[in-house]
Amino acid sequence: MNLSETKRELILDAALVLFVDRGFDGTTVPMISEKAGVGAGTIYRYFENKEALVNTLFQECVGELIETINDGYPRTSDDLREQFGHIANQVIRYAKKNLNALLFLDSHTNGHYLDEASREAYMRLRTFLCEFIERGQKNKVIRPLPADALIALMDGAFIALNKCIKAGEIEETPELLAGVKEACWDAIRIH
Amino acid sequence: MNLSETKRELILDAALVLFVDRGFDGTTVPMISEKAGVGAGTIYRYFENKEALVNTLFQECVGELIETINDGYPRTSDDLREQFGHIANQVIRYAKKNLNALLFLDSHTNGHYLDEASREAYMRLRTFLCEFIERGQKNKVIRPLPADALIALMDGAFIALNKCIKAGEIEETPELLAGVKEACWDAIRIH
Amino acid sequence: MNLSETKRELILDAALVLFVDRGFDGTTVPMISEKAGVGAGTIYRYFENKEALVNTLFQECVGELIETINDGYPRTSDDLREQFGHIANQVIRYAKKNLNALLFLDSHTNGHYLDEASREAYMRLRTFLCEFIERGQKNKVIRPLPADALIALMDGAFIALNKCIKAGEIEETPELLAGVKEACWDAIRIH
Amino acid sequence: MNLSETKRELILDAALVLFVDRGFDGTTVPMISEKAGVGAGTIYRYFENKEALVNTLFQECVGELIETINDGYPRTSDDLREQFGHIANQVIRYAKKNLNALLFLDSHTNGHYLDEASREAYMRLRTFLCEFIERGQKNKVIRPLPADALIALMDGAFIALNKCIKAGEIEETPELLAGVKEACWDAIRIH
DNA sequence: TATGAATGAGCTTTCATTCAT
DNA sequence: GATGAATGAAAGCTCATTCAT
Repeated sequence: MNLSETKRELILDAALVLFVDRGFDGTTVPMISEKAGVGAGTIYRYFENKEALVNTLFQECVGELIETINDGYPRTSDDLREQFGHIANQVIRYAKKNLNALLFLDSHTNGHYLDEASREAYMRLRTFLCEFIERGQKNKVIRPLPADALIALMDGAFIALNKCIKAGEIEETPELLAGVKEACWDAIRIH
Repeated sequence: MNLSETKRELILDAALVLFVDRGFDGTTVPMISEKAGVGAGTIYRYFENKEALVNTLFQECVGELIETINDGYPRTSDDLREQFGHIANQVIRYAKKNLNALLFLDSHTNGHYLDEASREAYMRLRTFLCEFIERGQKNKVIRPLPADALIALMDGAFIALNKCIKAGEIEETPELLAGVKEACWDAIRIH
Repeated sequence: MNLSETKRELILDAALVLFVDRGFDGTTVPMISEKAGVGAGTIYRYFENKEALVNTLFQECVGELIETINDGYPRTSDDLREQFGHIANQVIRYAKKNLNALLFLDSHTNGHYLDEASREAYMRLRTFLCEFIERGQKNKVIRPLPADALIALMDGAFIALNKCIKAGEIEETPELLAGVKEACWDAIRIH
Repeated sequence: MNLSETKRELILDAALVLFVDRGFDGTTVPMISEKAGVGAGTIYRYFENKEALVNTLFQECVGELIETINDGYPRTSDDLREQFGHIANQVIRYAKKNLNALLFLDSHTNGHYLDEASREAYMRLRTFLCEFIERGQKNKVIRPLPADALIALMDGAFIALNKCIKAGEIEETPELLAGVKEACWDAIRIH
């Protein structure tokens, strides 16, 4: 890893935290440069402008999340419960590694500054999850509700859980994670 | 109907839509004044500044939601299922009347521009829901998970559902609403 | 005196006080209307705009001061000491009646908002005083210094004296006034 | 010479001239930036806001005037005439170097925008002059009039004299300066 | 006649972006 | 490559002025 790769990372990391805390429009370039410990002008050596920065960040976060979920995904299995478990485990793993990335994705999916590539990247993630939902619905395992609603339901639970963990309000234990996973599964499956 | 009351409403309505679409920092005062069909200066006759506007909006939305939920709430009942049903029905009713208000609340609860009064108003809503959750947990009816996570789970489902309805992707039917309600209940209750 | 004459006076009186305290540019029309106890729009029934108001005020103040000084002025006398005494007495009388008017004149003579008529009115006052000075210089009674400097010298003394009296720092007594008059006279005369 | 020091000076110099000509409230930031030959935003790199600019300017001008007067002041002398002569000479020297600074101080001492530090700085100057006056009054050399009035008297003379010189109406000669000094002295001393 | 709600031009200020160093 | 001083477009906001009542 060379030095400027490091600088690029510093900028992305600083931006991520600030975007989560204050949103894209509430974050100024000087804020990012200060938190990153680089000059304001340096940001423009790595990103064309502020919008390019947020889009790069978004696409990298989505890409990494998709990769994480895909990693070891039991594609051939027809046990939806098992597939669900894998997805949940990997999302938890992703959050553990970079919680802010998950929060960033959650809160920036509708940003007016997202470009086509970002929207497409996000679509790939969404499509993946929708396909899972629809397969389950075809198999009469998952409720016949809008996929968006079911995804949001799971999403909301994981995000909130992780916020609690981040805020130190609750302790992360295997039982807790298992409980949330079960709650989500109970929410979307047919009883 | 008082005319200036109307103008105040025009501003609040325009701001609500824009805040939902673009966030507080991404919305400019000229945008609001144009959408409201009033002069930019007029906004400052009704609100001290942009922050006061967003806080007024937030507090009014929270207040109305709390009022809606409280309206006819079966307080004395010890049937948690019935109480849950009431809350869900009233949130759905609120969303039907003013979906943007619900989306606005959902996306602005952590804004760096919210003042003490707004945070307190939101706390009242949250406390109400937490008490419901905790009562259920004491009675071994609701899962022993962090209340925040369970609330977010329900929240996420309703918000996403309503977004789908708004976008015209799905049709709002009694069956659909019943399904989401059941999904939420299944997510939080002990099986 | 009819009612609207009264309103016009209320506006001029309020403006006078505010212009003295905060200057022309530091005084807003709403400030004037509030202090005058009239609606903001009413001001525009009596004065074309804010500049017309300050110019009217200026011209009326200058006019009244000139009138006061001229009243009983020993024009034919060749006793400069007596003429000086008369001028000083009348300025004191004017200040006693309307101190703010004197302070207003003193602090607004170079305003960028003064129109031709105001400048001319002020010129008449200045010319009058200059002629007095020059007559005294011709008679070798008054020092051969620039008239402006001598006038400013007297001016400064009277203004400051009156500010002290206004602020309640000192008491206005015949001895005090006599003292200031004498000091001024000693400043400008040849010893 | 430090370049940014230069830019700061450019801004202060431009502001000084405009404040003298049009007052604080009559001077806009774009006016200052244009006269200074810098961008409007640049002003805010050196001064927190317009008020901070005028206060910095005020305090620097007062400080320099106090320093000038103190420079070589015959503190131990009990010859009041000599001390007066020194003060007068130094004020003349100060005015010669930067007439606008003197005019600025004269016209901005009561500004509603002055902060505590500015008022204190001005108080130091005023206290110094008052002490001189009071010493003279104790020694029965200076008239028993309010110090403010006597100071204003001298002030007015010097300011007006310098305005005349600036306007080119009169020529600055040793005789002229000596005359004004003598006039002032005659005004405040007991005969 | 008197009003004050409404306006928009223009103010103060911020901040994404550039560029000389 | 890296910087941060400098910029000016555009933000938030004020206020002289108008006009329907």
